[in-house]
Amino acid sequence: MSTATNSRARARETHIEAIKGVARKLIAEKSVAGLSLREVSREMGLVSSALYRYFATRDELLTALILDAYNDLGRSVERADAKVARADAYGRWKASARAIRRWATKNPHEYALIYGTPIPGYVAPTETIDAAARVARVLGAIMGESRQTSAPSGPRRKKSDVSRYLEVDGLAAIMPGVAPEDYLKALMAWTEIFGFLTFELFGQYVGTVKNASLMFDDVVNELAISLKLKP
Amino acid sequence: MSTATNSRARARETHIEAIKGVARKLIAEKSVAGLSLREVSREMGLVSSALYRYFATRDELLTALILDAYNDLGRSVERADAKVARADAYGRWKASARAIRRWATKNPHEYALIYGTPIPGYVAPTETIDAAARVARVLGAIMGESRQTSAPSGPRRKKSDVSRYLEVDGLAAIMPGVAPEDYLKALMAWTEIFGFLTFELFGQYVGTVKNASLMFDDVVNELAISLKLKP
DNA sequence: GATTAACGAGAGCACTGCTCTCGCAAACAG
DNA sequence: CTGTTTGCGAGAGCAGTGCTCTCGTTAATC
Repeated sequence: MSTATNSRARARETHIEAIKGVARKLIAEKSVAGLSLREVSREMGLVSSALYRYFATRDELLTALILDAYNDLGRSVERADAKVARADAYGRWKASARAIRRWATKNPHEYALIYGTPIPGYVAPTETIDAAARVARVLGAIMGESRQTSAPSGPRRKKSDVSRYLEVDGLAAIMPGVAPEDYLKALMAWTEIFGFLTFELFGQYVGTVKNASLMFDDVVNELAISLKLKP
Repeated sequence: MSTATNSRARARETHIEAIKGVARKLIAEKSVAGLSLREVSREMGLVSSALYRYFATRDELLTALILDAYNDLGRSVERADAKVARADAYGRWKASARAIRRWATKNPHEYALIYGTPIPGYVAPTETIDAAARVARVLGAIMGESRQTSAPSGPRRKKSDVSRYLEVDGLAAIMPGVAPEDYLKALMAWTEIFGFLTFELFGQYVGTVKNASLMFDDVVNELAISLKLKP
């Protein structure tokens, strides 16, 4: 009984995956603006209305692609991090950051999909937020598990209370083991990495940076120092 | 003779300005994807084909809007910087950074236009690059003119040669007075500011940051320390 | 074997960017 | 003042879009 049902459901799943695959191909070729449901249907030998059995709207297709992109990126980073000895915080940091950049440069259009201008109805369903947190969680874990012998960082200037502007509960879940007074630097590092990639991929570095790959390594290194991840 | 010609040219200029104004309004209401030449023409009591006398294509209109946005932002930052005593590098830094954020939060759609996903034919004509450099020039001037008593920063670890990956000539023009070994930190600060705004405006901070304005001030402060701009 | 549900096809609606032709009127040259 | 050029708006039209609705067909369920 369930086998029959499964054959149906599985066929549907296959079709959905095929549609997303064609959509990804078209986006890679003609950017997100060039994605048209009619062209997807044409490419699949279907009539356009048939696609609406699977995606009620164009934005729904895009949302599915966004979710996939987040998870694909997250998976890549998790794997890169897993390959390095757990105690080697600096190595994990470098590997993860590089994995992010590698994914981004290999999939620039998917990167734009998730880190570029949001689509009009920019409702971020919790599903999306979770997927987006995957990368952040990896970076958070690295920082949290690094037994930073950081004595209370000496006579630093008065730390402003980050709970004024941060969701400390949410952050504690993403990067357990990190002291709240380090949240700001952590978020800044996260922002720097993706700000870099956004600038690189969106052409903002034209005229100032001639080898983004080399620069990225130095940036990642500086961030590691700032985060006290360097051995 | 020229007066007559000017009346023509001036009328044309006025029309172009009116078109851009309506386009800006529509973008603010329905985001860039919702901008349609036909709606602009409708709003102006014209027929759609008439608009093509002024902008040969939709992208051309968008390019004009992008240029305006860059210059508007640049002007805002230049003014904010000019209001602070030249010798007060830290004050100038804070004022300029805040001006950037104020402009961005007041004009989120224009911000997305210039710092979001590039439009398909993402040819960045030199005109655009120049306008884009206006903001960078202000920040560069602040750093360059700050007589940082920075002794060779002591026994720092070996500086990698930034000329491997940076366009040192272009950078020297943007931030004269800044030592090449400080270029990296300068670019990182620039990236951090816009990465922050991109994350804030594009919803990436949802769930982690609850008051971006407060956080921004702290970020700007940290950057000032890193850039040795703090008195 | 009868019923229900999923599906693809096809026509159609309202909309888009863009092209082309046609008259009108302002600017110019003699 | 006359004739010509040039810029302009109107209108029709083309190809394309997202999306809706109806209608047979086919596959799963009872």
